[in-house]
Amino acid sequence: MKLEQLTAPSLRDLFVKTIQDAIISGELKIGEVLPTEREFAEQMNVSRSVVNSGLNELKNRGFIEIKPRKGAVVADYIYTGNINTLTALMEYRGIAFTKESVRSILEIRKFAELMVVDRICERVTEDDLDVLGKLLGEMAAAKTPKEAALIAFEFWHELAYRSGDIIVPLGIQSFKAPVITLWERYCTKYGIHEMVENNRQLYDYIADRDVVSARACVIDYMDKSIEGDLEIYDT
Amino acid sequence: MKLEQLTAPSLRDLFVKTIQDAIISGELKIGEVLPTEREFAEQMNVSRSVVNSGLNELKNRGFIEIKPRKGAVVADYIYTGNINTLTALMEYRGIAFTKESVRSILEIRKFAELMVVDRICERVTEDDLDVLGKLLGEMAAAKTPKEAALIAFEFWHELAYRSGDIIVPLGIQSFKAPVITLWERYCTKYGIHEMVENNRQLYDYIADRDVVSARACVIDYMDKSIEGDLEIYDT
DNA sequence: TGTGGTCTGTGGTACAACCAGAGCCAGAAC
DNA sequence: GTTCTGGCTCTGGTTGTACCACAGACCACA
Repeated sequence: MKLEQLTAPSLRDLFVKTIQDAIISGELKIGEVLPTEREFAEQMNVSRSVVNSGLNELKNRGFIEIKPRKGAVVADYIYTGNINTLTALMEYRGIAFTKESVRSILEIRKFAELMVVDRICERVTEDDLDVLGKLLGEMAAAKTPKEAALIAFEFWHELAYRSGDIIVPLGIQSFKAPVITLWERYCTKYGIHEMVENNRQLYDYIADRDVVSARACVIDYMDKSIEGDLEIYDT
Repeated sequence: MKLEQLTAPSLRDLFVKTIQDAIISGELKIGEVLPTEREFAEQMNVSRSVVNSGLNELKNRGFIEIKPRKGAVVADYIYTGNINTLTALMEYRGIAFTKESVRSILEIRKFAELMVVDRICERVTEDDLDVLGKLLGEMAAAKTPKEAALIAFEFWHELAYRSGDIIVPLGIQSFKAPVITLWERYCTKYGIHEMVENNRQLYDYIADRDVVSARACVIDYMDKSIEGDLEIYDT
Protein backbone atom coordinates (compact mmCIF):
# COMPACT_ATOMS: atom_id res chain seq x y z
CA MET A 1 0.00 0.00 0.00
CA LYS A 2 1.29 3.40 -0.98
CA LEU A 3 0.53 6.09 1.54
CA GLU A 4 0.38 9.70 0.56
CA GLN A 5 1.64 12.44 2.81
CA LEU A 6 -0.89 14.44 4.76
CA THR A 7 -0.46 18.15 5.21
CA ALA A 8 -2.86 20.53 6.86
CA PRO A 9 -2.76 24.00 5.30
CA SER A 10 -3.05 26.77 7.85
CA LEU A 11 -6.16 28.90 8.05
CA ARG A 12 -4.05 31.90 7.14
CA ASP A 13 -2.85 30.29 3.90
CA LEU A 14 -6.36 29.20 3.03
CA PHE A 15 -7.62 32.72 3.59
CA VAL A 16 -4.86 34.25 1.47
CA LYS A 17 -5.45 31.81 -1.35
CA THR A 18 -9.20 32.41 -1.31
CA ILE A 19 -8.94 36.18 -1.55
CA GLN A 20 -6.00 36.13 -3.95
CA ASP A 21 -7.80 33.83 -6.35
CA ALA A 22 -10.86 36.03 -6.19
CA ILE A 23 -8.73 39.03 -7.13
CA ILE A 24 -6.78 37.38 -9.95
CA SER A 25 -9.91 35.83 -11.41
CA GLY A 26 -11.56 39.23 -11.41
CA GLU A 27 -14.32 38.25 -9.04
CA LEU A 28 -13.04 41.04 -6.82
CA LYS A 29 -12.45 44.05 -9.03
CA ILE A 30 -9.72 46.67 -8.77
CA GLY A 31 -10.81 49.47 -6.47
CA GLU A 32 -13.43 47.36 -4.75
CA VAL A 33 -13.60 47.84 -1.00
CA LEU A 34 -13.06 44.69 1.06
CA PRO A 35 -15.11 43.84 4.15
CA THR A 36 -13.58 44.85 7.48
CA GLU A 37 -11.34 42.42 9.31
CA ARG A 38 -14.06 41.73 11.85
CA GLU A 39 -16.59 40.96 9.13
CA PHE A 40 -14.17 38.58 7.45
CA ALA A 41 -13.45 36.90 10.77
CA GLU A 42 -17.07 36.45 11.70
CA GLN A 43 -18.35 35.29 8.32
CA MET A 44 -15.46 32.89 7.67
CA ASN A 45 -15.48 31.70 11.26
CA VAL A 46 -11.82 32.43 12.02
CA SER A 47 -10.12 34.80 14.40
CA ARG A 48 -9.15 38.31 13.47
CA SER A 49 -5.47 37.36 13.67
CA VAL A 50 -5.88 35.03 10.74
CA VAL A 51 -7.57 37.77 8.73
CA ASN A 52 -5.12 40.50 9.79
CA SER A 53 -2.10 38.38 9.01
CA GLY A 54 -3.61 37.21 5.73
CA LEU A 55 -4.45 40.72 4.58
CA ASN A 56 -0.90 41.81 5.35
CA GLU A 57 0.41 38.98 3.22
CA LEU A 58 -1.87 40.10 0.38
CA LYS A 59 -0.51 43.62 0.83
CA ASN A 60 3.06 42.29 0.57
CA ARG A 61 2.10 40.60 -2.67
CA GLY A 62 0.71 43.86 -3.98
CA PHE A 63 -2.87 42.65 -4.33
CA ILE A 64 -4.50 45.01 -1.86
CA GLU A 65 -3.87 48.37 -0.29
CA ILE A 66 -4.53 48.72 3.43
CA LYS A 67 -5.44 52.10 4.83
CA PRO A 68 -5.06 51.98 8.61
CA ARG A 69 -8.27 52.64 10.45
CA LYS A 70 -10.17 52.95 7.18
CA GLY A 71 -10.17 49.65 5.36
CA ALA A 72 -8.66 47.69 2.51
CA VAL A 73 -9.23 47.98 -1.24
CA VAL A 74 -8.23 45.76 -4.15
CA ALA A 75 -5.13 47.27 -5.75
CA ASP A 76 -4.14 47.60 -9.39
CA TYR A 77 -1.58 44.89 -8.83
CA ILE A 78 0.32 45.35 -12.07
CA TYR A 79 1.01 48.85 -10.77
CA THR A 80 1.51 48.23 -7.06
CA GLY A 81 2.87 44.70 -7.32
CA ASN A 82 6.39 43.35 -7.06
CA ILE A 83 8.25 40.11 -7.53
CA ASN A 84 5.98 38.33 -5.08
CA THR A 85 3.00 39.33 -7.18
CA LEU A 86 4.65 37.90 -10.26
CA THR A 87 5.26 34.64 -8.43
CA ALA A 88 1.65 34.48 -7.31
CA LEU A 89 0.40 35.23 -10.82
CA MET A 90 2.56 32.51 -12.34
CA GLU A 91 1.38 29.97 -9.79
CA TYR A 92 -2.24 30.81 -10.44
CA ARG A 93 -3.46 28.07 -12.70
CA GLY A 94 -6.02 30.07 -14.56
CA ILE A 95 -3.78 32.76 -15.96
CA ALA A 96 -2.38 32.49 -19.47
CA PHE A 97 0.99 34.11 -19.82
CA THR A 98 1.42 35.91 -23.06
CA LYS A 99 4.39 35.61 -25.33
CA GLU A 100 5.40 39.13 -24.36
CA SER A 101 5.49 38.38 -20.63
CA VAL A 102 7.62 35.32 -21.11
CA ARG A 103 9.87 37.27 -23.41
CA SER A 104 10.38 39.90 -20.71
CA ILE A 105 11.34 37.35 -18.08
CA LEU A 106 13.74 35.60 -20.41
CA GLU A 107 15.33 38.88 -21.45
CA ILE A 108 15.87 39.79 -17.82
CA ARG A 109 17.42 36.40 -17.23
CA LYS A 110 19.66 36.75 -20.25
CA PHE A 111 20.90 40.09 -18.98
CA ALA A 112 21.56 38.73 -15.50
CA GLU A 113 23.32 35.69 -16.84
CA LEU A 114 25.63 37.83 -18.96
CA MET A 115 26.51 39.98 -15.97
CA VAL A 116 27.41 36.85 -14.04
CA VAL A 117 29.42 35.29 -16.85
CA ASP A 118 31.48 38.45 -17.32
CA ARG A 119 32.52 38.44 -13.72
CA ILE A 120 33.03 34.77 -12.99
CA CYS A 121 35.33 34.09 -15.94
CA GLU A 122 37.86 36.46 -14.41
CA ARG A 123 38.03 34.79 -11.04
CA VAL A 124 36.77 31.20 -11.16
CA THR A 125 38.67 28.74 -8.95
CA GLU A 126 39.02 24.98 -8.92
CA ASP A 127 36.76 24.87 -5.90
CA ASP A 128 34.07 26.76 -7.81
CA LEU A 129 34.34 24.38 -10.76
CA ASP A 130 34.11 21.43 -8.42
CA VAL A 131 30.82 22.58 -6.89
CA LEU A 132 29.36 23.60 -10.25
CA GLY A 133 30.42 20.30 -11.80
CA LYS A 134 28.63 18.36 -9.10
CA LEU A 135 25.47 20.37 -9.70
CA LEU A 136 25.70 19.54 -13.40
CA GLY A 137 25.87 15.87 -12.49
CA GLU A 138 22.84 16.17 -10.25
CA MET A 139 20.99 18.04 -12.99
CA ALA A 140 21.67 15.26 -15.49
CA ALA A 141 20.48 12.68 -12.98
CA ALA A 142 17.26 14.50 -12.20
CA LYS A 143 14.15 12.43 -12.80
CA THR A 144 11.47 15.07 -13.09
CA PRO A 145 11.43 18.44 -14.90
CA LYS A 146 10.63 20.12 -11.59
CA GLU A 147 13.70 18.63 -9.96
CA ALA A 148 15.91 19.50 -12.93
CA ALA A 149 14.63 23.08 -13.04
CA LEU A 150 15.34 23.46 -9.33
CA ILE A 151 18.92 22.30 -9.77
CA ALA A 152 19.34 24.49 -12.85
CA PHE A 153 18.33 27.43 -10.72
CA GLU A 154 20.80 26.42 -8.02
CA PHE A 155 23.51 26.17 -10.67
CA TRP A 156 22.75 29.67 -11.85
CA HIS A 157 22.55 31.06 -8.34
CA GLU A 158 25.82 29.39 -7.39
CA LEU A 159 27.44 30.98 -10.45
CA ALA A 160 26.20 34.38 -9.36
CA TYR A 161 27.30 33.85 -5.78
CA ARG A 162 30.78 32.81 -6.82
CA SER A 163 31.08 35.68 -9.30
CA GLY A 164 31.97 37.88 -6.35
CA ASP A 165 29.20 40.36 -7.00
CA ILE A 166 27.03 41.18 -3.99
CA ILE A 167 23.96 42.51 -5.76
CA VAL A 168 23.35 40.00 -8.53
CA PRO A 169 22.83 36.89 -6.36
CA LEU A 170 20.36 38.86 -4.24
CA GLY A 171 18.47 39.89 -7.35
CA ILE A 172 18.52 36.42 -8.81
CA GLN A 173 17.18 34.86 -5.64
CA SER A 174 14.17 37.16 -5.92
CA PHE A 175 13.34 35.81 -9.35
CA LYS A 176 13.58 32.24 -8.13
CA ALA A 177 9.98 31.12 -8.44
CA PRO A 178 9.19 32.57 -11.88
CA VAL A 179 12.44 31.33 -13.38
CA ILE A 180 12.01 27.81 -12.04
CA THR A 181 8.50 27.70 -13.44
CA LEU A 182 9.73 28.67 -16.89
CA TRP A 183 12.60 26.16 -16.92
CA GLU A 184 10.28 23.45 -15.71
CA ARG A 185 8.02 24.07 -18.68
CA TYR A 186 11.06 24.12 -20.95
CA CYS A 187 12.18 20.71 -19.69
CA THR A 188 8.72 19.27 -20.01
CA LYS A 189 8.64 20.27 -23.64
CA TYR A 190 12.20 19.64 -24.79
CA GLY A 191 13.55 17.22 -22.22
CA ILE A 192 16.02 17.66 -19.43
CA HIS A 193 18.96 16.69 -21.61
CA GLU A 194 18.75 19.83 -23.72
CA MET A 195 18.96 22.09 -20.69
CA VAL A 196 21.82 20.11 -19.18
CA GLU A 197 23.80 20.37 -22.39
CA ASN A 198 23.38 24.14 -22.52
CA ASN A 199 24.69 24.43 -18.99
CA ARG A 200 27.50 21.97 -19.56
CA GLN A 201 28.76 23.94 -22.53
CA LEU A 202 28.66 27.14 -20.52
CA TYR A 203 30.53 25.36 -17.75
CA ASP A 204 33.28 24.29 -20.15
CA TYR A 205 33.80 27.82 -21.42
CA ILE A 206 33.95 29.15 -17.87
CA ALA A 207 36.47 26.46 -16.96
CA ASP A 208 38.62 27.72 -19.86
CA ARG A 209 38.18 31.31 -18.64
CA ASP A 210 36.89 32.05 -22.15
CA VAL A 211 34.64 35.07 -21.62
CA VAL A 212 33.89 35.63 -25.28
CA SER A 213 32.69 32.10 -25.95
CA ALA A 214 30.80 31.94 -22.66
CA ARG A 215 28.94 35.12 -23.52
CA ALA A 216 28.20 33.81 -26.99
CA CYS A 217 26.96 30.58 -25.48
CA VAL A 218 24.55 32.39 -23.15
CA ILE A 219 23.33 34.67 -25.91
CA ASP A 220 22.86 31.68 -28.16
CA TYR A 221 20.73 29.53 -25.91
CA MET A 222 18.80 32.40 -24.37
CA ASP A 223 17.97 33.84 -27.79
CA LYS A 224 16.95 30.41 -28.90
CA SER A 225 14.55 30.29 -25.98
CA ILE A 226 13.31 33.79 -26.57
CA GLU A 227 12.94 33.79 -30.33
CA GLY A 228 12.23 30.24 -31.26
CA ASP A 229 10.62 28.37 -28.44
CA LEU A 230 8.12 30.89 -27.19
CA GLU A 231 5.12 29.06 -28.54
CA ILE A 232 5.26 26.57 -25.69
CA TYR A 233 4.44 29.32 -23.21
CA ASP A 234 1.36 30.45 -25.03
CA THR A 235 -0.88 27.83 -23.50
CA MET B 1 6.52 76.21 20.68
CA LYS B 2 7.37 73.80 17.93
CA LEU B 3 6.32 70.27 18.68
CA GLU B 4 7.94 67.36 16.97
CA GLN B 5 5.98 64.33 15.92
CA LEU B 6 6.07 61.36 18.20
CA THR B 7 6.13 57.87 16.78
CA ALA B 8 6.37 54.73 18.81
CA PRO B 9 8.06 51.91 16.93
CA SER B 10 6.47 48.56 17.61
CA LEU B 11 8.24 45.99 19.72
CA ARG B 12 8.41 43.75 16.70
CA ASP B 13 10.25 46.37 14.65
CA LEU B 14 12.63 47.07 17.51
CA PHE B 15 13.36 43.38 17.84
CA VAL B 16 13.98 42.98 14.11
CA LYS B 17 16.25 45.99 14.00
CA THR B 18 18.24 44.81 17.00
CA ILE B 19 18.94 41.35 15.62
CA GLN B 20 19.43 42.55 12.05
CA ASP B 21 22.00 45.12 13.11
CA ALA B 22 23.81 42.51 15.15
CA ILE B 23 23.99 40.27 12.08
CA ILE B 24 25.08 42.95 9.61
CA SER B 25 27.67 44.32 12.00
CA GLY B 26 29.08 40.85 12.42
CA GLU B 27 28.35 40.66 16.13
CA LEU B 28 26.28 37.60 15.30
CA LYS B 29 28.31 35.47 12.93
CA ILE B 30 27.12 33.36 10.01
CA GLY B 31 26.21 29.90 11.22
CA GLU B 32 25.77 30.98 14.80
CA VAL B 33 22.76 29.46 16.57
CA LEU B 34 20.24 31.94 17.93
CA PRO B 35 18.54 31.57 21.31
CA THR B 36 15.13 29.91 21.31
CA GLU B 37 12.03 32.04 20.93
CA ARG B 38 11.18 31.55 24.57
CA GLU B 39 14.64 32.65 25.67
CA PHE B 40 14.42 35.75 23.51
CA ALA B 41 10.99 36.53 24.91
CA GLU B 42 12.01 36.11 28.52
CA GLN B 43 15.32 37.94 28.35
CA MET B 44 14.03 40.85 26.28
CA ASN B 45 10.82 41.02 28.28
CA VAL B 46 8.42 40.68 25.35
CA SER B 47 5.90 38.04 24.38
CA ARG B 48 6.71 35.14 22.11
CA SER B 49 4.42 36.65 19.43
CA VAL B 50 6.82 39.52 19.04
CA VAL B 51 9.80 37.21 18.77
CA ASN B 52 8.11 34.71 16.46
CA SER B 53 6.86 37.41 14.13
CA GLY B 54 10.21 39.19 14.21
CA LEU B 55 12.18 36.05 13.41
CA ASN B 56 9.89 35.38 10.47
CA GLU B 57 10.56 38.86 9.16
CA LEU B 58 14.30 38.22 9.47
CA LYS B 59 13.79 34.98 7.54
CA ASN B 60 11.98 36.89 4.78
CA ARG B 61 14.91 39.25 4.59
CA GLY B 62 17.27 36.32 4.24
CA PHE B 63 19.20 36.99 7.43
CA ILE B 64 18.35 33.80 9.29
CA GLU B 65 17.27 30.28 8.53
CA ILE B 66 14.55 28.78 10.73
CA LYS B 67 14.45 25.05 11.23
CA PRO B 68 11.08 24.10 12.71
CA ARG B 69 11.35 22.50 16.13
CA LYS B 70 15.12 22.85 16.09
CA GLY B 71 16.04 26.50 16.15
CA ALA B 72 17.28 29.40 14.05
CA VAL B 73 20.77 30.08 12.72
CA VAL B 74 22.32 33.15 11.15
CA ALA B 75 22.32 32.67 7.37
CA ASP B 76 24.92 33.57 4.77
CA TYR B 77 22.69 36.39 3.62
CA ILE B 78 24.52 37.20 0.41
CA TYR B 79 23.67 33.64 -0.58
CA THR B 80 20.18 33.25 0.89
CA GLY B 81 19.11 36.86 0.62
CA ASN B 82 16.86 38.65 -1.84
CA ILE B 83 15.77 42.16 -2.69
CA ASN B 84 14.56 42.73 0.84
CA THR B 85 18.02 41.92 2.11
CA LEU B 86 19.53 44.43 -0.27
CA THR B 87 17.14 47.08 0.99
CA ALA B 88 18.02 46.30 4.59
CA LEU B 89 21.74 46.41 3.82
CA MET B 90 21.43 49.78 2.11
CA GLU B 91 19.46 51.23 4.97
CA TYR B 92 22.03 50.05 7.47
CA ARG B 93 24.08 53.13 8.23
CA GLY B 94 27.28 51.33 9.03
CA ILE B 95 27.79 49.53 5.75
CA ALA B 96 30.01 51.03 3.06
CA PHE B 97 28.82 50.18 -0.39
CA THR B 98 31.64 49.46 -2.73
CA LYS B 99 31.98 50.92 -6.17
CA GLU B 100 31.25 47.49 -7.61
CA SER B 101 27.93 47.13 -5.78
CA VAL B 102 26.74 50.52 -6.91
CA ARG B 103 27.87 49.73 -10.42
CA SER B 104 25.79 46.54 -10.38
CA ILE B 105 22.66 48.34 -9.28
CA LEU B 106 23.10 51.08 -11.85
CA GLU B 107 23.73 48.55 -14.61
CA ILE B 108 20.54 46.74 -13.69
CA ARG B 109 18.71 50.03 -13.76
CA LYS B 110 20.17 50.94 -17.12
CA PHE B 111 19.03 47.64 -18.57
CA ALA B 112 15.52 48.02 -17.17
CA GLU B 113 15.25 51.58 -18.38
CA LEU B 114 16.24 50.58 -21.89
CA MET B 115 13.62 47.82 -21.90
CA VAL B 116 11.00 50.37 -20.91
CA VAL B 117 12.09 52.99 -23.41
CA ASP B 118 11.98 50.51 -26.28
CA ARG B 119 8.41 49.65 -25.54
CA ILE B 120 6.92 52.98 -24.58
CA CYS B 121 8.12 54.87 -27.65
CA GLU B 122 5.94 52.62 -29.77
CA ARG B 123 2.71 53.23 -27.92
CA VAL B 124 2.86 56.42 -25.88
CA THR B 125 -0.40 58.41 -25.77
CA GLU B 126 -1.23 62.01 -24.97
CA ASP B 127 -2.66 60.84 -21.68
CA ASP B 128 0.65 59.17 -20.81
CA LEU B 129 2.59 62.31 -21.65
CA ASP B 130 0.22 64.36 -19.55
CA VAL B 131 0.79 62.28 -16.43
CA LEU B 132 4.54 62.06 -17.00
CA GLY B 133 4.77 65.79 -17.62
CA LYS B 134 3.04 66.52 -14.34
CA LEU B 135 5.50 64.28 -12.53
CA LEU B 136 8.37 66.18 -14.14
CA GLY B 137 6.90 69.39 -12.81
CA GLU B 138 6.59 67.96 -9.32
CA MET B 139 10.14 66.68 -9.52
CA ALA B 140 11.45 70.14 -10.41
CA ALA B 141 9.48 71.63 -7.53
CA ALA B 142 10.77 69.14 -4.99
CA LYS B 143 12.47 70.75 -2.03
CA THR B 144 14.54 67.89 -0.66
CA PRO B 145 16.66 65.26 -2.42
CA LYS B 146 14.57 62.58 -0.75
CA GLU B 147 11.37 64.02 -2.18
CA ALA B 148 12.93 64.43 -5.63
CA ALA B 149 14.28 60.89 -5.64
CA LEU B 150 10.86 59.56 -4.69
CA ILE B 151 9.21 61.38 -7.57
CA ALA B 152 11.98 60.30 -9.95
CA PHE B 153 11.20 56.75 -9.00
CA GLU B 154 7.51 57.32 -9.60
CA PHE B 155 8.31 58.79 -13.00
CA TRP B 156 10.30 55.72 -13.92
CA HIS B 157 7.68 53.33 -12.57
CA GLU B 158 4.93 55.19 -14.41
CA LEU B 159 6.96 54.86 -17.61
CA ALA B 160 7.26 51.14 -17.07
CA TYR B 161 3.58 50.77 -16.24
CA ARG B 162 2.52 52.63 -19.34
CA SER B 163 4.94 50.71 -21.55
CA GLY B 164 2.36 47.93 -21.62
CA ASP B 165 4.73 45.32 -20.29
CA ILE B 166 3.43 43.31 -17.33
CA ILE B 167 6.71 42.05 -15.92
CA VAL B 168 8.95 45.12 -15.94
CA PRO B 169 6.87 47.33 -13.62
CA LEU B 170 6.67 44.45 -11.14
CA GLY B 171 10.43 44.05 -11.26
CA ILE B 172 11.05 47.76 -10.94
CA GLN B 173 8.79 48.06 -7.93
CA SER B 174 10.94 45.46 -6.19
CA PHE B 175 14.03 47.60 -6.62
CA LYS B 176 12.25 50.64 -5.24
CA ALA B 177 14.15 51.17 -1.99
CA PRO B 178 17.70 50.69 -3.29
CA VAL B 179 17.10 52.84 -6.35
CA ILE B 180 15.58 55.68 -4.35
CA THR B 181 18.52 55.61 -1.98
CA LEU B 182 20.96 55.93 -4.85
CA TRP B 183 19.09 58.77 -6.55
CA GLU B 184 18.78 60.58 -3.27
CA ARG B 185 22.54 60.49 -2.85
CA TYR B 186 22.92 61.62 -6.46
CA CYS B 187 20.70 64.65 -5.85
CA THR B 188 22.49 65.52 -2.65
CA LYS B 189 25.77 65.64 -4.51
CA TYR B 190 24.81 67.15 -7.85
CA GLY B 191 21.56 68.92 -7.14
CA ILE B 192 18.02 68.08 -8.10
CA HIS B 193 18.21 70.13 -11.28
CA GLU B 194 20.66 67.75 -12.94
CA MET B 195 18.36 64.78 -12.44
CA VAL B 196 15.30 66.67 -13.60
CA GLU B 197 17.06 67.71 -16.80
CA ASN B 198 18.03 64.12 -17.60
CA ASN B 199 14.43 63.05 -17.19
CA ARG B 200 13.07 66.00 -19.12
CA GLN B 201 15.28 65.23 -22.09
CA LEU B 202 14.18 61.61 -22.04
CA TYR B 203 10.59 62.80 -21.86
CA ASP B 204 11.04 64.95 -24.94
CA TYR B 205 12.45 62.09 -26.99
CA ILE B 206 9.61 59.83 -25.90
CA ALA B 207 7.11 62.51 -26.85
CA ASP B 208 8.68 62.54 -30.32
CA ARG B 209 8.50 58.72 -30.44
CA ASP B 210 12.21 58.85 -31.15
CA VAL B 211 13.42 55.46 -29.88
CA VAL B 212 16.99 55.87 -31.05
CA SER B 213 17.56 59.20 -29.33
CA ALA B 214 15.73 58.08 -26.21
CA ARG B 215 17.94 55.00 -25.93
CA ALA B 216 21.02 57.13 -26.49
CA CYS B 217 19.82 59.54 -23.82
CA VAL B 218 19.38 56.74 -21.27
CA ILE B 219 22.73 55.19 -22.14
CA ASP B 220 24.35 58.57 -21.89
CA TYR B 221 23.17 59.58 -18.45
CA MET B 222 23.33 56.11 -16.96
CA ASP B 223 26.87 55.60 -18.22
CA LYS B 224 27.76 58.99 -16.87
CA SER B 225 26.48 57.85 -13.49
CA ILE B 226 28.19 54.50 -13.72
CA GLU B 227 31.56 55.56 -15.08
CA GLY B 228 32.12 59.04 -13.82
CA ASP B 229 30.18 59.70 -10.69
CA LEU B 230 30.80 56.58 -8.71
CA GLU B 231 33.13 58.19 -6.24
CA ILE B 232 30.21 59.75 -4.40
CA TYR B 233 29.02 56.31 -3.37
CA ASP B 234 32.30 55.23 -1.89
CA THR B 235 31.72 56.96 1.40
C1' DT C 1 18.51 -5.90 20.26
C1' DG C 2 14.97 -3.24 19.00
C1' DT C 3 10.36 -1.78 19.52
C1' DG C 4 7.11 1.33 21.18
C1' DG C 5 5.83 4.58 24.95
C1' DT C 6 6.63 8.85 27.29
C1' DC C 7 8.50 13.19 28.42
C1' DT C 8 10.55 17.64 27.28
C1' DG C 9 11.35 21.49 24.53
C1' DT C 10 10.84 23.50 19.96
C1' DG C 11 8.62 26.43 16.44
C1' DG C 12 3.70 26.93 14.25
C1' DT C 13 -0.76 28.58 14.76
C1' DA C 14 -4.78 30.70 16.46
C1' DC C 15 -7.40 33.44 19.68
C1' DA C 16 -8.56 37.28 22.73
C1' DA C 17 -7.69 41.66 24.60
C1' DC C 18 -6.20 46.07 24.39
C1' DC C 19 -4.43 50.24 21.82
C1' DA C 20 -4.50 54.58 19.01
C1' DG C 21 -6.52 57.04 15.32
C1' DA C 22 -10.34 58.47 11.79
C1' DG C 23 -14.89 59.88 11.27
C1' DC C 24 -19.19 61.24 12.91
C1' DC C 25 -22.35 63.84 15.63
C1' DA C 26 -24.71 65.91 19.55
C1' DG C 27 -24.47 69.77 22.15
C1' DA C 28 -22.08 73.61 24.27
C1' DA C 29 -20.15 78.16 23.30
C1' DC C 30 -20.36 82.25 20.79
C1' DG D 1 -27.07 80.34 12.90
C1' DT D 2 -22.25 78.93 13.13
C1' DT D 3 -18.28 76.91 15.12
C1' DC D 4 -15.92 73.66 17.46
C1' DT D 5 -15.26 70.73 21.29
C1' DG D 6 -15.58 66.33 23.37
C1' DG D 7 -17.00 61.83 23.26
C1' DC D 8 -18.63 57.70 20.94
C1' DT D 9 -17.93 54.07 17.56
C1' DC D 10 -15.56 51.47 14.34
C1' DT D 11 -11.21 50.66 12.13
C1' DG D 12 -6.68 48.29 11.66
C1' DG D 13 -2.26 47.63 14.75
C1' DT D 14 -0.11 45.24 18.32
C1' DT D 15 0.77 42.06 21.82
C1' DG D 16 0.05 38.46 25.46
C1' DT D 17 -1.55 33.72 25.99
C1' DA D 18 -2.86 29.01 24.98
C1' DC D 19 -2.63 25.01 22.50
C1' DC D 20 -0.74 22.13 18.71
C1' DA D 21 2.37 18.72 16.24
C1' DC D 22 6.80 17.12 15.96
C1' DA D 23 11.99 16.04 16.94
C1' DG D 24 14.81 13.95 20.02
C1' DA D 25 16.20 11.80 24.24
C1' DC D 26 15.28 8.44 27.27
C1' DC D 27 13.47 4.21 29.15
C1' DA D 28 10.81 -0.08 30.02
C1' DC D 29 10.10 -4.32 28.25
C1' DA D 30 9.42 -8.04 24.86
